[in-house]
Amino acid sequence: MRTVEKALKLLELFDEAHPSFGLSALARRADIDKATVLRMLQDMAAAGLVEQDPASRNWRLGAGILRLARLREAAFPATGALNPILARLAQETGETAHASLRAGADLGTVGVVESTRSNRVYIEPGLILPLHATASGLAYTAFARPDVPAEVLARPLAAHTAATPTDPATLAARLEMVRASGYACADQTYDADVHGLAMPLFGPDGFAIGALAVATPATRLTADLRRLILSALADAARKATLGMGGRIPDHHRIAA
Amino acid sequence: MRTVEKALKLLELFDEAHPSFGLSALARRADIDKATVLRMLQDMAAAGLVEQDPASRNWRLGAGILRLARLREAAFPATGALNPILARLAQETGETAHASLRAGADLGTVGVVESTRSNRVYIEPGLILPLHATASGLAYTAFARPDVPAEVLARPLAAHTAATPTDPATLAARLEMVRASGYACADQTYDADVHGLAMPLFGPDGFAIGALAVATPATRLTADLRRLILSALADAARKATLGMGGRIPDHHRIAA
DNA sequence: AATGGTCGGTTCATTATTTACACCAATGTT
DNA sequence: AACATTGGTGTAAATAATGAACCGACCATT
Repeated sequence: MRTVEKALKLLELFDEAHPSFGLSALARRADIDKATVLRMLQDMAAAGLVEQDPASRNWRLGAGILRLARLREAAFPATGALNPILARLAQETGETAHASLRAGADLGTVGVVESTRSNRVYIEPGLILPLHATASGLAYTAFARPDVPAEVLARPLAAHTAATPTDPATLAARLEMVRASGYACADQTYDADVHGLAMPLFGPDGFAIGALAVATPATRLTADLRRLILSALADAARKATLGMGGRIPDHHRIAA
Repeated sequence: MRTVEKALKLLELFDEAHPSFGLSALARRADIDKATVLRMLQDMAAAGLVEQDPASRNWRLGAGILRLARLREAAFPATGALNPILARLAQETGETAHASLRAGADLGTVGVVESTRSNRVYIEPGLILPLHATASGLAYTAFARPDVPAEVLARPLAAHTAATPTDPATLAARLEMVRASGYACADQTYDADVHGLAMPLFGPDGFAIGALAVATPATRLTADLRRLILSALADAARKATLGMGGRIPDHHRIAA
């Protein structure tokens, strides 16, 4: 595998539960020799992507990322416009709302506003959403450039729960349903007990660049709540697309 | 040079004036063969650090950065606490306030609140501040772990203006002054016409991890304004350090 | 204290990856 | 229509990545 790719894959090992690693632990987890991992970390540290806590000698994500994020936002504002929309969406539906954008092979979560109810879906910051196993992933894939669904259907489709579509034909059929209805739903295909409803976010060229979604505890989703969510989601997705400078394709219709 | 390091150096070529590049342009600017640059970009795109605009085929910073930034903030909150402090600092002084954290070899700007006056200092998002040529850099370096000033003094010191200290002995003397006074000032050492006043931000171990600064047009800085800024800065820097979970060393005193 | 385990980090010969040159088709420009 | 530049590809040559062994430091047990 390409060295740069391998090095950057190390970044994916960091999540909320594992915000920092010792050298050996990281090497073990990545299944790469620790001498190699050390050199990669040092190179990434030189760019500010990671940094080493001087006391514990542990490695964590670096401040250079914040700098890059500011630059990206300045050039291509997204999260700034997204947050108030998410807040309103969460408030209107009473459920957890989140937004994600295509980043690398999958969708990366760029914004979350949680439901205020005590039984609510928690989405950890920066969670990676697989394209085939989440409502957001389906909504994005269905309306992305045509090469995206083609590539996704050719992937090995990992089963995250018993309901995850792992057969390309099944997945293709679901994508077709999403295209017909204008929204995606995923009933416990990624997390057990979580039901997701999602709609695509469009870029300037009229193809999807991400998705807006509402996640509910699976047992709570009544037909009424579903209607409420879909209506709020349609409005929010439209605003979000326009707020980011995207264009909704002329033929795009939502048939709830 | 290490491949990973070289690839990540490409990221530093992006700034507000150049938010996206064509392949050839980027290769030219980085002075690397374009075949090599292409592979690097593809690897970084797989991690979401960059992405290619499908229409123009230009490359820009990717959405994966936003995801990583969220993770970093969740694990190590910094900018969240910084922004209100910067806003107040800018309001109290009437000048542009900015915060930066060590990222790679230098300081990366992680927050800016501009002055509201018509003649004001503009700091572009994500600007990189050289350690030897800015008030923030001096404030950070003077109070960082001892190996930092040692390394900085051994660097080649680029002259950004006529006033930039390029001689290690001069720089060492200035650092000593900063240590004695508790703050750093830099009169047009980076940008002509800009005067910076800065104080260190401390990490949990009592060593500096970044800096808080106020930048004024050089002609406007009267003795009175200087006093006002230093007093507001001292308060803001203390709050910012504590807000980020840092510890101010017991012996730290500000002698304005 | 002595033991054994793990840690972060270094070294160096072997190997596999990266590199740069030439080349291609497509798209503007003059 | 000729020309230059673009993004991208394939190749042999050269360079940089690799991983096993090793080091001293640290930490529990024994």
